[in-house]
Amino acid sequence: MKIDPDSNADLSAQIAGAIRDAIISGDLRVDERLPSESELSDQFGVSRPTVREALKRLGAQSLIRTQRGATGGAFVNKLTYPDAYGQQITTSTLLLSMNAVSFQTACEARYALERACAPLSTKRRTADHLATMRAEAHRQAQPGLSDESFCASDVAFHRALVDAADNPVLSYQLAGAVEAMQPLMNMITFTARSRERIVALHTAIADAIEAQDAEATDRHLEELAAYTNELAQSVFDARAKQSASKSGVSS
Amino acid sequence: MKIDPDSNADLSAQIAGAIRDAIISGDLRVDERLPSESELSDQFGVSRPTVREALKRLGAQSLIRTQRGATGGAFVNKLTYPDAYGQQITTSTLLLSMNAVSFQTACEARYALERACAPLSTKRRTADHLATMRAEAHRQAQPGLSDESFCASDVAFHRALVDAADNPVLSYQLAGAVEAMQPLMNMITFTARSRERIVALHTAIADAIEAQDAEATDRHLEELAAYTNELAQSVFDARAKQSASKSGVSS
DNA sequence: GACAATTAAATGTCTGACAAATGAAAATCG
DNA sequence: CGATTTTCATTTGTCAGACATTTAATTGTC
Repeated sequence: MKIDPDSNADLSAQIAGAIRDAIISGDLRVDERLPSESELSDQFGVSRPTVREALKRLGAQSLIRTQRGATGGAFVNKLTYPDAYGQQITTSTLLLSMNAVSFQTACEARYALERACAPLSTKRRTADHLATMRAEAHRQAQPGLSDESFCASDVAFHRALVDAADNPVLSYQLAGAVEAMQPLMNMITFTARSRERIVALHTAIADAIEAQDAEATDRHLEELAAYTNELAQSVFDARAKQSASKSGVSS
Repeated sequence: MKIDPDSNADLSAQIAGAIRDAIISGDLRVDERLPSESELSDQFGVSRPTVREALKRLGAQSLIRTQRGATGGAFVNKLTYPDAYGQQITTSTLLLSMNAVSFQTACEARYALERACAPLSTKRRTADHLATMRAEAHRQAQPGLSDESFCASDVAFHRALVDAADNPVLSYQLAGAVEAMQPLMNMITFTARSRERIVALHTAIADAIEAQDAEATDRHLEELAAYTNELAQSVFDARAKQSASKSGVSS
């Protein structure tokens, strides 16, 4: 681990990079304790605050965890699925909100990914996953349900569908699609959508998965994607109309 | 933005969380300048080193960038696709290496995702993407190619396939699958694989995509997945045999 | 008006210190 | 001797103040 004081990068960034590389390469193993902050500052030839800044960077990426006390210190953290989900969702949310992604592009990506899951889900779905999907579809049919709750239930339905594939790596990869894109899409379409239509499609999907009919599952997911795009289009059309009439009045 | 000094969490973590929330919620917009470190330390009632640790956490997630000098400071960073790719790849690599994911699980996830892309790629592929795939397949057929270069070319081939879908969100989502899983899988299978067989499959895939034959593309990708699994199985069998014969000698 | 020197503001880094947590060792008591 | 309590050393968390470095705006000069 060598540090170049003349480099353009911050010392703390260089130190964080060196430790990160050691973790990724396996030189530092899970649950292994790093040297104390004082020792690290000696090793790298920098002050303790600088080392601390480097450690905070790594902590923010869930690469290490710290513990106070006599036997405390910084330990290489095992990156758990929930940790990875969280990062995935945060990154996806920010990426979409900061990059002016068209609705169509996001929707296409989201359903392409979910349809990749579906064949596995139809094959492996358990009673548990089916029960969750049924329960959420049922909840969505309740008349008094708030828009927020409907959206949350929508997410839960799709998460159950994805988890039914019984592949944690796939569930992780789809976390961004389901938990970041779906809410964003809901925010756009919720004014125009017909809950009955969505519940009917969700029920049809659950039926197809229960019957282990991959072809029908795919068809209904495609319908749901098409309906979502249709909704977005009508919302955008309505907005365009409104702004046109506004400018007409003002002129 | 309020901070609770009695909370269990570090002050720097609380401050980082408060600023992160402000960014995600849109209270702080892209390229907006945060108050200076001194002002932040006054606002939150903590010292400057503590504020700095919080800012380093955010910097590690590419949420802010800092600039020195008179008009410098911390700015809300626009999360670019390359940034997001990088995080995705790092997280995926660590998740796989730390969680004892079976080869089968990883391979299944990876090909499910790529096959989700393929129909879009067959529809939208440009001459550019086709040329890249052809060039990489050609490179892979060179006799003197090192294993590292073959692996890198393999990744480049699949990245071109994914990018041909012309959906940046999908490309981002698949970055982990292509750039993290593919190299890991290569590390396991490279001793046993037949380069000819892989080049033939890559060529068949490129042909199918050029012909815009989605069905054939999917079939060849499935073959590639099956062959990869087969290779891994043979490697694992050989390892098991070797360790069995070893223990037989020693007994 | 163009160019050079100065200045102010901000981050980057260091030193030294104290507080708080925590496990281990030592001391004490039954 | 065994169990409990106390002490203590170690480590992270936080603070204060200072100086170095970078950078752009300002000022001064020709």
